Amino acid sequence: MSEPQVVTRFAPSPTGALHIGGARTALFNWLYARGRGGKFLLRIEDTDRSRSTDENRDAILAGLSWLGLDWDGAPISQAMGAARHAEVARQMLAEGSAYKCFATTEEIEAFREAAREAGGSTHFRSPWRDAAEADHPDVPFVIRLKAPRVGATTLVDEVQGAVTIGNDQLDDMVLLRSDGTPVYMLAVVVDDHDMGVTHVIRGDDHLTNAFRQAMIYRAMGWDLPVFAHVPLIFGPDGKKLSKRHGATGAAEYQKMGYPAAGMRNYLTRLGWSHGDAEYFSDAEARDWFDLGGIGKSPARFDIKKLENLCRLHIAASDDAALLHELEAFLEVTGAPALTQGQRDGLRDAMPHLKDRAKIFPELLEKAHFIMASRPIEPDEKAAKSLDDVSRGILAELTPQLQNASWDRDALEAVVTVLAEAHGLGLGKIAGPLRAALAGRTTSPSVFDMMLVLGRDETVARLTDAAA
RNA sequence: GGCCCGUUCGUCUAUCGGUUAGGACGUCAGGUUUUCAACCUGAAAAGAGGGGUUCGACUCCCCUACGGGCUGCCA
Repeated sequence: MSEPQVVTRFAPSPTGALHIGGARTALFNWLYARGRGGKFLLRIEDTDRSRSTDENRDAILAGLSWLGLDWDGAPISQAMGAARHAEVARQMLAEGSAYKCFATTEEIEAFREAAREAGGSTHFRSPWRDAAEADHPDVPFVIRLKAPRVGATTLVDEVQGAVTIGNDQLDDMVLLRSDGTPVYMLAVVVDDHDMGVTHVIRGDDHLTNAFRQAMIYRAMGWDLPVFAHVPLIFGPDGKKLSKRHGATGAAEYQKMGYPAAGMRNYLTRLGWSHGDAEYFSDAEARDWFDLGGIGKSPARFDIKKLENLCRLHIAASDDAALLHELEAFLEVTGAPALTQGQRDGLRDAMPHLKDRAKIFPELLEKAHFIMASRPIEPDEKAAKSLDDVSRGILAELTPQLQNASWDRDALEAVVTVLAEAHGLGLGKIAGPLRAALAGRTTSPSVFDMMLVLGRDETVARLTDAAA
């Protein structure tokens, strides 16, 4: 008998873009399921019609796709399940675990007001909890859960451990509104159950909600899923991550040019650990990820560490895959598409470009010698190394390169010999060479550029610069 | 207010009663170098505070402080 299949889910509400915290929650669920041959489902919690938009929904899906988090099946719309949610509420009503409450919002407000002043619990105690059906008035009503009022409830959370609260902390929450629509707390439970979700991994802002939800599971006789409430991500100042910390949306990082693999690695490691492992592959992450490795305290978002991981991942990426991701980056930023010549050049130069960039714009900066075409316009800094003396040396070097064998050793020999003849270090000649070839002070090694550019283009650029 | 959760270098973290409290990012100092980098070597840097329990606590318990969450006919 094998273990039952693991089913996790990510359930964002489409009231905004995919937040970095949400992205990590999705990642944890994805990692957990994928590492165990399970399923990772997506459910859009769009029951708040006034704040939910299709644009947000699409943006969230796009963000997940960017991060490489693929989900099984079609995304489920929570709003579409309203009838089923109501059905469950009615079943609870029939079975006596819920009741009709005819209290008006004014009455409830007044109750809370009084409770606050008295310093007691503000949980509404409905007078209708045990009312006989014969006494029910013919007015709109909500369906409330009949919560236990004595005793205590303990929930075992995979991250937080065993958590116990007194049942007097639980109130007779509304299940179905007076207009017949289900409330979030009901919808989540019904959907998770119907979708066969075995592990609920989500933000710890839902920890106390889990107790409310557990009441519904129990009333329906359903098995509780495994809960894992993950601490939220904070900004560098230790406050909840928000707009004033800068970018908070996953898509914003994509637009800034962070590679998805680096982001995945960073987000996985943020709040979760596997011994001293810091830098790891997706396969390792899937193998290692477990609920026990999740930390109990909120982690702060550290852009420097993200960048470091991104640099390592770019350097380790397969050239073709990297070029592919670079093109996708160009597309989301609205940059013009690559010409065939540029694509070929980038492909050839990729080994020399990728080991020095944290984000794509940096890689592109180093790739300027490919992106630009003759005549190469040196920028201000590069122009400084193209003085008359330098031009003279370049003019002298050009015919020698023209006749050199076109491999790294030969090229290096030619330049070194010339440098020595002028009593200069290689560095003194590399400056002007770089300026002539790339028009920038930042680029790959001059020899690597020559090899990628080829003899004709190299000679042409040097001739341009020497003129 | 009530209830719940959390607190190890600046940051992410290891440690699951006995360690000179380890690693990584960042920082600083040297080295190397055809630019920017990268790379190499080294350094500074931590158990919130107070009580217990124990031969021995970062680790277990209690209190305090601080941070966070929940307390809706929002999700």
